[in-house]
Amino acid sequence: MDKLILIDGNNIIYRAFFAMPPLTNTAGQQTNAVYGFTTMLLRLIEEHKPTHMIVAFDAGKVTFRHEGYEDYKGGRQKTPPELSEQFPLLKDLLRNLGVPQFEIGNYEADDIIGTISRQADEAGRQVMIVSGDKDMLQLASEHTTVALIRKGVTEVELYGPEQIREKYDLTPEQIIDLKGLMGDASDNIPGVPGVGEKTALKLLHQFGSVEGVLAGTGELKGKMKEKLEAHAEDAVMSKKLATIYREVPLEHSWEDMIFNGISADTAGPALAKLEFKSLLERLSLSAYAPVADGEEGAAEVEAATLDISIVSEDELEALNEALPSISALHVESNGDNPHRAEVIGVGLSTLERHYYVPFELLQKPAAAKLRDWLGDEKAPKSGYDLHRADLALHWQGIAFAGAAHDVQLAAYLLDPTEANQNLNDLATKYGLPRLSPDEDVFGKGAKYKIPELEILGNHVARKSAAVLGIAQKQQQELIETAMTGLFEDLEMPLSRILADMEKQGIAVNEGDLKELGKEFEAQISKLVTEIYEICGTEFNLNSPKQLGEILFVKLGLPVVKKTKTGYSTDAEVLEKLAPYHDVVRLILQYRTIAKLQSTYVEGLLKEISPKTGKVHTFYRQTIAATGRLSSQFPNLQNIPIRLEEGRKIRKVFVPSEPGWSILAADYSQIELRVLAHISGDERMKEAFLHDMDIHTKTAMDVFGVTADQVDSNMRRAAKAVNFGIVYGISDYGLSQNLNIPRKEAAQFIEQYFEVYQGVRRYMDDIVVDARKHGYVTTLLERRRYLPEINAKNFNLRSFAERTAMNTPIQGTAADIIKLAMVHMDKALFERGLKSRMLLQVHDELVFEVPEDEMELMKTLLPEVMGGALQLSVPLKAEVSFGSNWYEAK
DNA sequence: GCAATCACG
DNA sequence: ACGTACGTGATTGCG
Repeated sequence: MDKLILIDGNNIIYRAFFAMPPLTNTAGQQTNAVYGFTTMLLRLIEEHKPTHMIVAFDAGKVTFRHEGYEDYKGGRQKTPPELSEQFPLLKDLLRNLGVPQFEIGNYEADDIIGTISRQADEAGRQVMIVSGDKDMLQLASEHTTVALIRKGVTEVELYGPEQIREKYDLTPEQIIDLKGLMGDASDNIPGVPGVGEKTALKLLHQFGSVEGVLAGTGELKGKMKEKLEAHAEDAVMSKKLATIYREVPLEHSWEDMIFNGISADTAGPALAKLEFKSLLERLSLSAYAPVADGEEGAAEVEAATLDISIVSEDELEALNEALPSISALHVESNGDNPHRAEVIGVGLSTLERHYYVPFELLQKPAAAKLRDWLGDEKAPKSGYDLHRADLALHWQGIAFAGAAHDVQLAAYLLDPTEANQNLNDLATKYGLPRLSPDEDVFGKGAKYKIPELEILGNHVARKSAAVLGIAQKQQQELIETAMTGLFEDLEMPLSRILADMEKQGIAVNEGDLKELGKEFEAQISKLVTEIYEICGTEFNLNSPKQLGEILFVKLGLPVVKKTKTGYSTDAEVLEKLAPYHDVVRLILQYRTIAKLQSTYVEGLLKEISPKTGKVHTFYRQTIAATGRLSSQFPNLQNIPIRLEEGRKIRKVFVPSEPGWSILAADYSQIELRVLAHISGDERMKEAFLHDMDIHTKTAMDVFGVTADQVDSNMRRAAKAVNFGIVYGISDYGLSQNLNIPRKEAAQFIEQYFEVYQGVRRYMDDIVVDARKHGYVTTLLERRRYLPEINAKNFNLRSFAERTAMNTPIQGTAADIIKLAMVHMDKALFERGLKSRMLLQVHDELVFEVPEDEMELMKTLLPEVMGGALQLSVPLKAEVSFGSNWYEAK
């Protein structure tokens, strides 16, 4: 008996591409989609032994369907180049496997399949159609079975008219009506808005077809009736779009579809060329295998056998049983701001099996055990960016605890300059099976789109699988680099504390902030009017280009500095120009107020959560190369303080409960104290042991005067030198900062080093050290690599040298405040205090404190901060408090 | 998406 | 002779 298999080529290769990790052959050509397609094909041949077979492909870009509806398939992402490149490989391989391929101008693969299946039907031949597209179900008939692929590409579900009736209680023809009503986002078929599968099925069971439904709207009521009547045309058009065309002018005959089995002498070399060793073995063609290269083959096998299940509600019980052995997870969420993220789903991995749980399922009552496990701190979990996962889940009402190993955080410690490697980067780095890039699966930017469940689930489950392997390798590396303690006892505990602080948020008085905005607005409009009047023209004050034109061309002011693109108009330049023209002062004022308005009033207002009335920043623990935190959405580490106008912004940061106060404590001169400790400079240590004003002391030592002889200018200069020292000093930098000649700056530095010889020795030694090892470390063994320390290019090398001097100082200070945060969190917990840590600003911690804890906190906080780490000089933290952040100064 | 500017430590 | 201070993030304009 003849048996024909019709394969939807485009659909299958597309799914294979996303279901498979991105295998490449030794030539660097990606082959994963071809591999996936071929495994499926071989399985079909083995199981169904077809006598005839074709693979149908879409031809060209425009199909006749576009003529009726130009948005058809408009929502679809562009095919990634890694996939398009594999089409020729597949076509070539199919030829060598002896599988006929059809491609007909202006028709899609499903039209070809529809036409052949109609002809075969009429001739009474047995047909099987293979696709991942449910639309194909409309072609099922007495002789025609539709095999829908699921779970990657190797498993299929067979549908005849009987099975369709069981599942949907519809005939194959009614599948078209179903899609006409519900639409299909991936093909941009609109359907009727608000009608999904359930509603569509109900309507069809009642009325039989789209036409029947539209004629029968009289029997319906409410919203449903309105929607159907309003979108009647859409429904009719959608049905038309969903109908597979079965009258393609085919010139092929039955004989053109004959499949005679795979012939070794063409298939062998073709498979060998693609380096599909496991497939050669399967076909007993190993003789054709290329010279062995163990790794590639191993990766291929591993990738092919990854055991992934996309969990449905009735499979939750099995998952619950596996929970104790699950050690890795990946929470897939969207967007940059985790406080606003939507959770898409969760991948879960044991060593052997991998699961994907869609978020909708996770929310159902049936998933209670899984949610308990997620929130169980005794269930240790590895993951990527667990801090983000924690927040995203939190705002959906799901608790997260038990973070044991965050691979993103570990990767940051292992190399903080290798900015935020994603899971695919890390998998590649450790020689693990690679993942599809997120961009390929989701699209990027405005094109972000969640793919269908099969693709999504495979991708996310592969991520949790990758976490397992990565965590293992990292643990070894952390031991080798002596950072296990830093990781387990500092950074991992801190990530949970940060999440707590962010969830808590800080209250902002919205009314006061808006008031402040009005004041700024009035000042701005006054300044703008004056500036335009003086300049005699209106222009965009915010455009440095237009401003430069006015200042340097129209008003003829001297050009002080240039940027890459034109005149520089920054504050430093404007200060120098101020004596020449009155308008410059006004422009400086405008800049100040406009900055406050746009960034701090408007910017902050946008970030107030409607849910909590607070702002919830997001601290990033894996950004700064020195070990510092950074803060985003909004950045609460750069709220103005230096100028009084801006400092007022701090008044709107208030306690979130009545009767509470803001308590803040900041380290006094932490970086110079750290420098005194690590350099061991006796004179500098002396200054801190006696708790002297370090800048005055420096002025005394450098200028050789007594304390009462130090004037404000001398202190200012000394302060600048101290800053310069911390930054990795250069005479040029200091000369710029103090606005003095370079020679003079060089003299200052020389005098400084004469007195602080221990500091000079440290600066020299640390650079030598960096050259020798290629990295520098902090007191807690945090590491930063400086590959450019040996560069021939003077600039690059100098930069690396300054970094070598600065990073141990800035980084140790970061270590210390992080330690203080962990200790403080513990102290609050153990004493059962209600006070809450809210913010960290590099050397400052901000709390909100109830009245009855104030006295205690005022001593506890500086004690804990001062005692965070034992140095050869005391660490000092100064507290202050008030009814808002401004008052706590 | 980058450059310029400016807020913080 | 070389040409810059160390570490961040947000806003705006512009090609």
